[in-house]
Amino acid sequence: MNVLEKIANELDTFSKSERKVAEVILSSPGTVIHASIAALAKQANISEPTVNRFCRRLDTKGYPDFKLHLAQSLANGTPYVNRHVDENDTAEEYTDKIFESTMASLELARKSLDANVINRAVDVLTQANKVSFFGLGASAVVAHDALNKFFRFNVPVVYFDDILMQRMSAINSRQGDVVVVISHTGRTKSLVEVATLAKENDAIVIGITTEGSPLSKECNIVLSVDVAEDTDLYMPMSSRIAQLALIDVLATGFTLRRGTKFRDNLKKVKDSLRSSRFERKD
Amino acid sequence: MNVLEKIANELDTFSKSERKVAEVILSSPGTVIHASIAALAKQANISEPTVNRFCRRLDTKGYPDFKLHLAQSLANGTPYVNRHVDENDTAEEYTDKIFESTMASLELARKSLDANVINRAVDVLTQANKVSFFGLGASAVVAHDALNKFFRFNVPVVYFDDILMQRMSAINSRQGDVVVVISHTGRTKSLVEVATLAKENDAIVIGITTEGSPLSKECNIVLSVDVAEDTDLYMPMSSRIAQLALIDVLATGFTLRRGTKFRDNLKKVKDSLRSSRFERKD
DNA sequence: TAATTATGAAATAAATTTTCATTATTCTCG
DNA sequence: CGAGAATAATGAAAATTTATTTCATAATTA
Repeated sequence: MNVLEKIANELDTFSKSERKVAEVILSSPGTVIHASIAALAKQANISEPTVNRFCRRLDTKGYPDFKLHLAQSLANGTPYVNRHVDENDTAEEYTDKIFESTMASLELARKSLDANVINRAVDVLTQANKVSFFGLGASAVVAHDALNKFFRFNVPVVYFDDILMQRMSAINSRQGDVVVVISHTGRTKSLVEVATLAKENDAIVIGITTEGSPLSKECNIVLSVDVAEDTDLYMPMSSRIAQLALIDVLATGFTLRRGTKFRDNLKKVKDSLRSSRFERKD
Repeated sequence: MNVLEKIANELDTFSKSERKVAEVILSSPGTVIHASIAALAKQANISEPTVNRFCRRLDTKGYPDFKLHLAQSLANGTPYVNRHVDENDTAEEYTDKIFESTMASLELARKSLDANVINRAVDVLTQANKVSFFGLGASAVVAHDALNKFFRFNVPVVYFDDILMQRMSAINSRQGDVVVVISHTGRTKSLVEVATLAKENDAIVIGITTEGSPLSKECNIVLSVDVAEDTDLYMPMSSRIAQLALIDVLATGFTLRRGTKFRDNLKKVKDSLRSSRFERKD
């Protein structure tokens, strides 16, 4: 955890003087990283040793080390603050803003992912008899991409972006099947129903959605991808990119789990595409 | 710019001794942030004042300040280092690596994009009678996503991921039509042919591909997205995410060009989806 | 009221920066 | 081309700044 968050969290376990330091730090961390221990002590109206003790309490080696950690916390928090696209932006400006907020979303999404859950999802996927990916709208794109990835693994895999096909497929699922339902909001009625149907038919349901959404409640495993959707001009942007990165993670976990021999197989699939391409001349 | 990059950039403007320091820092920045100036000087076999001068040369106040900057560079994800997924990585490790290299690719892609070309592409798109998106494999996903975005704009737009349909559609195109052909390598034969056909039938062809590829030579406008595809375990990963971000950029440019009234329209599309959703309770 | 804990003044220790003399490098002109 | 002046680079040691420890006192709790 980052030091700033830690300070905020443990605020009530501090002593009176320590809390004074904490407050000064929280109110302007950017200043603190350039201040000496004496300066900070003075600003908080307490003595230098108290600041030092405060630093150690936070599992840092001392004041300089604490400043290092603080600097890193700041670096993680500040880089890409919300940069909204503006009416009068030039192409260069809005391009930069979109790329930056996409990167910021990925950063956020990464933090929100739980490695244990990913592990379980990979477990389940590697053992599946059949894998289905369902999504609608922007999430259909993600499901489509997942199909592209997993089809190379030589596992029975299907993808539907049509409500009726999804329903039929869900109803026909059985024990050993895995159904991955993708929906950023987790509120799309028909997808929630599909998840329920699949679960009722003994499939394992993995949801790529927001924690606590109606969809998440129907899933056996919930991969929650948090992103701030504020760049969106009424269109899903960041969320689907974070979801795609998650698909990459699952696919990677899958191949790692399957071992080396399996990866030779992937190479074969790739080589088989060669004849449809123009040769590279370099 | 971050200090690490700066050191790497200015490596040849340094004096002999300064370069020694630089090399030590670049080889293990993580250690340096915990070392004293004396320790670093010793490791680089130079004197302490030299380290100090080195720090000031990089526009920092002195050694402690330099360490702060260095710590922040490191916190930002060490973009320049390639973090390959390893056989024995834990879920947490490969997740981090994938997200990080995805972000690094986006950074790279952004730098490779030319705002003028984007502007021209947006121009052409806003004036199109009909827009078609073609891609195969991983790029089909990108085309699919583009369809999702552009369909909201109330412009005739189609998407095909089937070779025959693409050919037929290309042959039927006419002046005023825009065909967007997506292929990371730009070497997929059938797509190059589709681009040629479309151009022969007076459509404007926009290529989202690599500069200098066979496909790029058939296009009127080339949006080149450079990414280092080295994370890929025989699967396209970063490239398609960069392409998707580019689609976001084009879609954003499109809406900005169309003005405010047009955006009200987008809101309507979004509202029309509401009834298919579970209401949010908060 | 005793025991415990928190705090700060002063002393000590550590680290950084400055000063200045020495050494290396570059440039100039015979 | 090379001697020597000018300039730049470097490090030893001193000075300064900064951080830490020690220990006595004050506040809090039992």
